[in-house]
Amino acid sequence: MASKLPVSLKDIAEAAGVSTITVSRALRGLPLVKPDTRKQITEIANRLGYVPNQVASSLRSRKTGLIAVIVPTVAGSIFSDTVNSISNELGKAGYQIIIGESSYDIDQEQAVLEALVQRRPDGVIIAGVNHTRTSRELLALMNVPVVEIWDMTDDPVDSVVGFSNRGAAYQFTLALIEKGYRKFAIASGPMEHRNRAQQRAVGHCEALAEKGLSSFGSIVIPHFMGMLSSGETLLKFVTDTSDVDCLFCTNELIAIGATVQCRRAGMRIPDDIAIVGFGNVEAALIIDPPLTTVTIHGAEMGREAARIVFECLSGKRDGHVSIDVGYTITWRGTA
Amino acid sequence: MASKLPVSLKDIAEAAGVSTITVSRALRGLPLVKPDTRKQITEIANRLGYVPNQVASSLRSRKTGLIAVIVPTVAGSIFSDTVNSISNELGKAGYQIIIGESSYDIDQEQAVLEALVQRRPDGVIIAGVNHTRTSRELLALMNVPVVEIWDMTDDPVDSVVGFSNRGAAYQFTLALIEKGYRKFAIASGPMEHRNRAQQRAVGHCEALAEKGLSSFGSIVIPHFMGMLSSGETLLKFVTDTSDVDCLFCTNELIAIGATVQCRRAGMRIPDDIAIVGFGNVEAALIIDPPLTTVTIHGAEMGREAARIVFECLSGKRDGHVSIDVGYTITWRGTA
DNA sequence: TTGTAGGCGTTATCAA
DNA sequence: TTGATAACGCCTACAA
Repeated sequence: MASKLPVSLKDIAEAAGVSTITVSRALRGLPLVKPDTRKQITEIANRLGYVPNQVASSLRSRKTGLIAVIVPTVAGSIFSDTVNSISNELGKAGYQIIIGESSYDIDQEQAVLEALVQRRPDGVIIAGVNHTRTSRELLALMNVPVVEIWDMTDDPVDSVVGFSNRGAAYQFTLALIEKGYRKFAIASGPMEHRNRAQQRAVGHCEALAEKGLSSFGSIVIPHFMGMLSSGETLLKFVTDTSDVDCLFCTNELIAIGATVQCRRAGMRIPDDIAIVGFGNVEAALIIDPPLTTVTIHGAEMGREAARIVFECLSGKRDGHVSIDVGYTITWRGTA
Repeated sequence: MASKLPVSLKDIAEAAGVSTITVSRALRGLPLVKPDTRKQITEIANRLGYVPNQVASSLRSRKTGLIAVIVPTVAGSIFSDTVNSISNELGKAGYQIIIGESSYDIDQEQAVLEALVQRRPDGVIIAGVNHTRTSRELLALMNVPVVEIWDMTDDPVDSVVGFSNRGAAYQFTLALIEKGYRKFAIASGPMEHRNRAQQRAVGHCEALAEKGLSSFGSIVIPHFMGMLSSGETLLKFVTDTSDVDCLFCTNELIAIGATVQCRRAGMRIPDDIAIVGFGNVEAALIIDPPLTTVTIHGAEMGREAARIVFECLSGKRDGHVSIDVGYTITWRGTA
């Protein structure tokens, strides 16, 4: 608070000739204040330009009105639906979110979490179910509602709202095989211990194996590479890998990039090569042909997670909720 | 703080046999603590799982480490570069941002500001230069660095980092006329008193007038309409408006939508109609043809604004800075 | 319906 | 180099 707003409850109390607690009650709309008193107090508060100090309030009441939200990245459109719906949903209830970025790394996630915890959020919503031991301990120690999102697990910290990344990739791959594709290559973001990219790759491979197929190739695209440059890389990859008939991308951005670059290189999609994504972002609709993909219900996950946090905080619920929001295979033009 | 983390400075002080203030100093890395003492304290703090309470610290020190950022919307890609670069830049210095959405409305902006001020941010970065009287008063009252971004003004609240929306539209229009276009129609977001859409429209019309041209039509697209649906509306608009050779869009999303839908309807771009945008977002690069537009330096504005806030807070500077980051006309395929 | 007393956990200030 | 004291602004608990 470099911001020294000069008017406090005490000033209003003095001006109104009542005690600070009466002012506090009046301004918070508690029912035990005489209407006249309240009216007078409200007037004085407005006249003096009073702005409540939520920092002091938070310290005393042990309620910050802050919900920590941790996602891999806020750049790009992947998690923005989720974050927006959390923000909108919790905003209605008077909560504010503070965002941390894990940069797809559980140690970074831990560092971000440690920083956010210092602000004593009333709840935590965190993408992913794989965390460091310290992170899990910290989450438990905080004693606030925690909701993990964007994946499922049998061993949640508290509540979880997600979908099976592995299952989605598995079913999607089966559906693609059903459609006639046989020669798959996979393009993925970096895979680490049980992260979502890995789970998707696993599901994809399981489906291939089940149908007696094997992969024609695989390539990893680093995080934070732009759509177009990953597309160039993938164009080269599919050109160099003979005979692929379907490029299975475990994330939407690289699928879009690949589609754009392959088309610009003169390939016919899906005839020369099919390309599929995973996630469904708005940009998938503006390319030609529009992208066949798995729609992930990011906004819904955010909304449900926010609802759970809110209901736990208002005592309507006890945590330990698991919700599988599923996924939807969305056929468009690229496969 | 539903989050009752059980260990406080006092607990550590007792375990270490020193006073709380010594613990405080040790943990903050202040230079007046004996290395031995510090080492012992650090050890105990780790062992007990101490997490500093920034709420208490903020109350006492009058520093929250929070910077309020207010933008029209965080959905969509328009302001995300700006917000990200603010966040990254301030993050380096240990600040955290809290975001508010004005929804393109100065009364809503005021409401959001009033809510954010209660958290006593150490600084404010706010998109736009047109605010309610109350908002301006509040910003002044807070006595923290304030940076307005995304536009220029002669009468900033404190500092301003932006560019001339009017000037950009004016120059861009002149350049388009130079290129041979004569029959312009304009598509814009809602225009209100001196907002950016209006300034852009004004600049566009000034250029037309200067060259003795007049507009062939205009249409307003409401906020928050998706790219594709605004594109449909615009396709109908240009089909119904005879003879237009260039659709001047004052925002990028509607330009992209229009390009996609016109092309899907079989129009040749730019031969049948040229379409230009304003802003330059990543999606402008993946459509065909890629969009000719004005590149706005959103990340740079964010970076500079963050730098100013930081420098003011560290006493290196006094506020009252004006920076014009300019804009760049980016020729691609649609005009 | 209103008030008194005290404390939330930390840090500024002054003293030793 | 360390400590005692008080205060930041508000709200909980209890009392009247």
